[in-house]
Amino acid sequence: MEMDIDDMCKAKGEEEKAKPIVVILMGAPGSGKSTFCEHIIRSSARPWVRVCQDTINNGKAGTKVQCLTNAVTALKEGKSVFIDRCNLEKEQRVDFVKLGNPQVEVHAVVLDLPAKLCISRSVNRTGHEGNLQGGKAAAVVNRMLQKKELPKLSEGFSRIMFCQNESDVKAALDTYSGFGPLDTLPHGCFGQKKPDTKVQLGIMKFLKKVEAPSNAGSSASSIHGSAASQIIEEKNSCCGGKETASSLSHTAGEEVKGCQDPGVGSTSRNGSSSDGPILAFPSISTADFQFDHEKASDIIIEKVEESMDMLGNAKLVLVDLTRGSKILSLVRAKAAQKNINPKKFFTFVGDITKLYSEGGLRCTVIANAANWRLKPGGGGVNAAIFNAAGPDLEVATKEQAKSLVPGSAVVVPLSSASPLSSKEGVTHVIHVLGPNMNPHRPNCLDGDYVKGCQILQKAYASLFEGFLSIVRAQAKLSQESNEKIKLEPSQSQGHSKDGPRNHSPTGDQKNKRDAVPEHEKSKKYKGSQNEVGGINSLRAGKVNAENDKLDVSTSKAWGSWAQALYHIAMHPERHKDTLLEILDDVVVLNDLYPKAQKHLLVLTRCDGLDCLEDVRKEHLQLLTTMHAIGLKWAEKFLDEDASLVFRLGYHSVPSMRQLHLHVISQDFNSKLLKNKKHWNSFTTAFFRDSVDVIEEISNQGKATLKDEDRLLSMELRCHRCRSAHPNIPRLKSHISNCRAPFPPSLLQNDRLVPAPSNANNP
DNA sequence: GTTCTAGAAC
DNA sequence: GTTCTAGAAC
Repeated sequence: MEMDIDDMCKAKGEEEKAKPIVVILMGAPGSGKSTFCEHIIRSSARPWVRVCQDTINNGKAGTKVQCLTNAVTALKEGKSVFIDRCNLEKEQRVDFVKLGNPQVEVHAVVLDLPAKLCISRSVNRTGHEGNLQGGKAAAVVNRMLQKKELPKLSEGFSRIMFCQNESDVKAALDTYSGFGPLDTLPHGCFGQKKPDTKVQLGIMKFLKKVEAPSNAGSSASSIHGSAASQIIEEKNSCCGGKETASSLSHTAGEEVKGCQDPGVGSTSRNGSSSDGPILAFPSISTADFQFDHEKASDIIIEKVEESMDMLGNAKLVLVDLTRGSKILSLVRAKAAQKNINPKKFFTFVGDITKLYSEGGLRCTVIANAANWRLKPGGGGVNAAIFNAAGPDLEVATKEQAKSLVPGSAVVVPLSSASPLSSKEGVTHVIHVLGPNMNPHRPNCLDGDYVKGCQILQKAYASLFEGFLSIVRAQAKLSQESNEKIKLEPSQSQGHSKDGPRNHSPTGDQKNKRDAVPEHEKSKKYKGSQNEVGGINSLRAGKVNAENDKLDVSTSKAWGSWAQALYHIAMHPERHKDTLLEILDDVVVLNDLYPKAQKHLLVLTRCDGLDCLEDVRKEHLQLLTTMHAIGLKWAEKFLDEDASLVFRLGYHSVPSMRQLHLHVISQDFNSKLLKNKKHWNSFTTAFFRDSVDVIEEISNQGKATLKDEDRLLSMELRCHRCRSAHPNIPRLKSHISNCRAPFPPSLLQNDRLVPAPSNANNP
C-alpha cells in the first residue's frame, strides 16, 4: 500500500513543512502500547491518530487492511499516525512501513519490557474478560515474544527507539510529546543498550526460532527453544553503535574547535574511536581542590604508565578547557620525557562535554571530577557534565552509589536518552573523587600531601580500572557474539546474544525500588561490578585507609549468622561429623540448605579470604585446588547418577563469610530453593563459574564480580530454555520437566560438568 | 544464610 | 479464601 504523495501535499495546502509521520509501535500485549499513544496524544501539539487493530471495528477487533486504510486517511489529513498493534514480526509490519515515502517518515518505538511485566499487565487487564488468565496470558506473551524480530533501519524506518525499562519509556514519551508539527527528530537507532552496560537485558537478546519446539503449547513454552528448535543468535547489526555512529558523523561539527596538543600524541579527529575506546578525563583535584600541580602531574603520568600495558587498543586523554593550562603542559612535558606512547595517551584542549561535537574526538567514556555526594552543581567539570548529561545521569548515578570516598571512582552507564550519549557518543561516565586540599571544601587534608598523594593515586587507579572494566566487558561481549555467529554461520537472522545476562528489573519492581528513600537505597547497596573501590569495599569492611572512620575490620562487616563457614574452616576438627573431606587447604561439606539434589561446598581454610572480591593472583593455586576437589566430588556423584549435570562456581557476593565454591547439580530439585534470590544466585551472571574465575585471576589478577542487586531480583527464567515464569512454584514445575539443551554459553569452556556419557549432550 | 509475617497477588 | 513475595529480624 503506497501513499499518494501528491494527494498528501495538496491536503496540507500552503502551510507545508509540517510533515506527518507514522510511528509503528512494537511490543507484546501488556507492554503499554496503547497507554503510550494515549499519553502522547493528550500532550502533543502535533495532531495524532491512533490506529488500533483491537478497537478499529467500532470498538472491536478489525483487520490489518482497515488499519492501513485509516492510516492513509489520517496521513492525507496531515495527521501523524500511531500503529498500535503488536507488530513483533517483520512480516506483520512490512505493509505499515510502506506508508512511508519521502514526505512521511516511519519511526519505530519498541516497547520491550520484561516478559514478566507484560504478563502481569495482560493478566490484570484481561482478567475480567476471563479469557486470558494466569498461565494462559503467560503462554500467549511468551509465545509472541518467541517470534519477535528486532526492527532494523533497513526495513525502512528512519528512526527506531528501543525501550527496555520504564525510564526508556519515559524518555520516548518525552521525545514524542515534545515533537511538534514542524519538528524533526534525528534518524538512527536509539535506546539500544550498549553492550554489557549491565543496565539491560531485554531486546538486545533477540531470538528467532526456525521451528516451534514440540512442547510449545505449554504455558512454559520455551523462549530459547528446545533441541527441536534451532536458535540463531546474532548481534543486531543496527544497534550498539554502527548506524548511530554514522548518523552522528553526518552532524559532527565541521568546524573543529577542540584542539589536540601537538606535542603529545595525535589521532584522527572524526571517528577517532573507531580503532579503540577512549577515556577522556579531567585533571583530578587540581582545580577547586587546589592540589599541587607538580605532584598531580607526576601521579597522572605514573598511573597512566601503569595502565599502558592493559589498554590494548584503548586510549586515555587528559582534557582541559584552556590551552594555557598548567597541569596540561606539565603532563605533556612529563609524558614526552617518559616516552609514553602518544597514540595511547595524549592531552586535549576542549570542553569535556563536547569533545565529539566540537572537537571531533569521540570518547566513549568520560571521567567526572565529582563531589563526595555525587550531586550535580558546584561548578567546573562536575556541573558541566551533569548539565550536559541531563537528569538521566543523576538518576543513573544514584542507582550506582550515593556517595564517594576520596580516592575512589564509580562507573555509571549513561542512558542512551542522555544528550551526552546521543550527541557525543558517551556510553559511561566515571565519577572520581580526589583528595581535597582546599580548606573551604569538605574533607580537607590540611596540606598533608603524603595522604593526598596516596588518595590521588588511588583515584586515578580506580578511574583507569573502571575504564578498563568497561573496555573488557565490551570486548568480551563482541567476542562472544562473534563466536555465536561462527557457531551458526548459515543462520544469522536472529538477534540474540547469549551468555550471562544482565536483566533489567521489571518496571514495577523498579518503581518500588525508586520509592525507597535515598538513605535506604544506599544502605542496601552492595556495590556493583562497575563500581571501583569506595562503596564496594565498604561492604566488605575494607575502605580506603585514609578514611579512618570507615575502616572497620573485616569480621565486623559480616553478620553473626554469616560466620558459620568461617568457624568450620578455622576448626574443621570440631565439625568432623558434618564434613565430607578435610584437606590441608580446603574442606568439603554438604550445603546445609541444598538448592539441588546435590549441592556441596568446597571451603578454603585460608584465613582472611572471605569472598571472591578478596581473591588475587597469589590465590590461583588455591582456586585450582578448590576446583579440582569440587570436580572430584562432582564426578563421584556422576558415577552414582549419570543424569546429573554439575556446575561449579562462586557467588559474586556471598552471604556467608569464607570463600566457598558451590558444586551444584543443575536439577535445582530442592524444596529449599524457595525464592527468587535463591534461583537467581545460581542461574544469572551473579554465579561466577569457577573456570572463568580462574581464568580472570590468571589474566587480570582479579575476578569480575557481577554483584548488582538487580541480578538477584531479575525475572525468573529457566536456566535451560530461558523461558520466563511468573513465580517460583511455576518455575519449579517448569524446570522439573524442561529438557531443553543448556544455553550455548554454559556449554562452553567446561562450565558444565556432565557424566562422561553425556558429555556431548548434557 | 533462614524464619517470620504483612500484604500483595491471585 | 490461599498463594506468593519481599522486607525485617536474627
